[in-house]
Amino acid sequence: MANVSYRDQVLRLREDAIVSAVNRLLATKGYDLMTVDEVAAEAGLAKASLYKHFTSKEELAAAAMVRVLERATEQVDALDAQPQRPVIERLEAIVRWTLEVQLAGEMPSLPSQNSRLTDALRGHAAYMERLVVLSDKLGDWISRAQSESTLNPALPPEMVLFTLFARACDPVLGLLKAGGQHADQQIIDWLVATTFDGLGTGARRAVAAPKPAARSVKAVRAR
Amino acid sequence: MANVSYRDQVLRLREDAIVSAVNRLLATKGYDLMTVDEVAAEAGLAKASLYKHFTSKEELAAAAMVRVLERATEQVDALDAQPQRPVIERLEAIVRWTLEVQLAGEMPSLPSQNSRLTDALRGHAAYMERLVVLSDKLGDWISRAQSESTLNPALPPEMVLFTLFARACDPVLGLLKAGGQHADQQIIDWLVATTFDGLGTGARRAVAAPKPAARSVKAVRAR
DNA sequence: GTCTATAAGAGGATAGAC
DNA sequence: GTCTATCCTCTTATAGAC
Repeated sequence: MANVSYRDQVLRLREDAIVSAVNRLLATKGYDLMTVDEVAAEAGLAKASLYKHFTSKEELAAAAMVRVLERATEQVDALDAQPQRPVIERLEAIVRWTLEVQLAGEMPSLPSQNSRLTDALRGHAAYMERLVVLSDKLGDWISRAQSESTLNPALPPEMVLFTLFARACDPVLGLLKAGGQHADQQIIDWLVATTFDGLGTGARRAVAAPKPAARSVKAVRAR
Repeated sequence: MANVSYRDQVLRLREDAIVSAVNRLLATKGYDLMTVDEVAAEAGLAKASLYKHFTSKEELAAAAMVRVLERATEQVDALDAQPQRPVIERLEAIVRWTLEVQLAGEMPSLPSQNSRLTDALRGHAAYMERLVVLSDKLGDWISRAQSESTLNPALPPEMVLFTLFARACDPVLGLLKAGGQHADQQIIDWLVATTFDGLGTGARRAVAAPKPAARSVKAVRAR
């Protein structure tokens, strides 16, 4: 039995190295420019061996996304262990975490346009399950923040959710970092601030404010 | 002479059809998934003929970006013809315009990751010139809005500029539209509102507010 | 300048030995 | 499960006739 466990452990390590390589390549080059040859080279094994672990390039991408979704969920759970902390601060902390991951070059981002990949992911059970779990947890925070009006209650909750996901790969961070004029932490502070407060100063407030949008964020499943 | 002018006109029409095809394909599939074969098919000419007009796939992308930059600049100039209108409203109107273009499936977006393409564009004189012209005009609005505090003066102006560019291809619009739950105009209103006012309600205000950042937006040239 | 045909090469995936 | 070698399709770009 110890033998089996050992083999399993080696297997885990191998696959973890592969997923790490995919993660880094997705973060830097993106899905379309990432080649399976590169993944194999970086993970230190032959391409044919890699295909014994993951049956396609899409599977590789899905594995990397599953891992980052799990890590995000861990972060959410850790923040939920501090129930005295205001919900809006937890949302802020999650955005901050995603930006730090992105700044470290470890946020895998998928092209929202590649329909082949999108379809594959929609049919990927493990990926979809993690996505729903995380979305539900964040959706809970969002509706609580909206009911106490620390988040704008006029926005549909799924829009807030989409925006949080989108900011995790916002190109603004990369552009500011490439400018080389500002400290990393300063950049993150600004991005968090604009996510929740916008570019303006509040002088504009009282724009369109339609019905309170009571629907749950679980509508994501329908997509 | 009339003959030459006619030939020129035919040429212009041909190339305009090509650029329109590129524009639409960049908006839907993105650069990496767009193939030159598709462009040729959609524009209604043979691929080899297309290469007589544009010498590479990168040139095609640059041409589409040049056109959208010129159109954006036209919008800015049109808004500048109404000097009584507050600067912040003009910025809002430009964001609204970019979202409408995106909603119509006509906003060409380039992957911010493809370094080959990025390098080609940086070395593309016509593209860079248009980018600088538009950036300067927007930069003017931005600093004016900041000095009258309708835009947050604590943000570096180039961050505001980057954010405007980024929102023009924000995936949130596509996600909301795919949901099918909201009217197009409603979606745009929400996106404009969150761009300038954020997701929050202002209860968070008074975050980090460092030095006023007096540098001009012209620093973009340095990239 | 337009076409058909093709070169040249990248990249996803597999065969088959060990 | 790991490797080397190979298949095969797709894609950018060009040759060369008209």
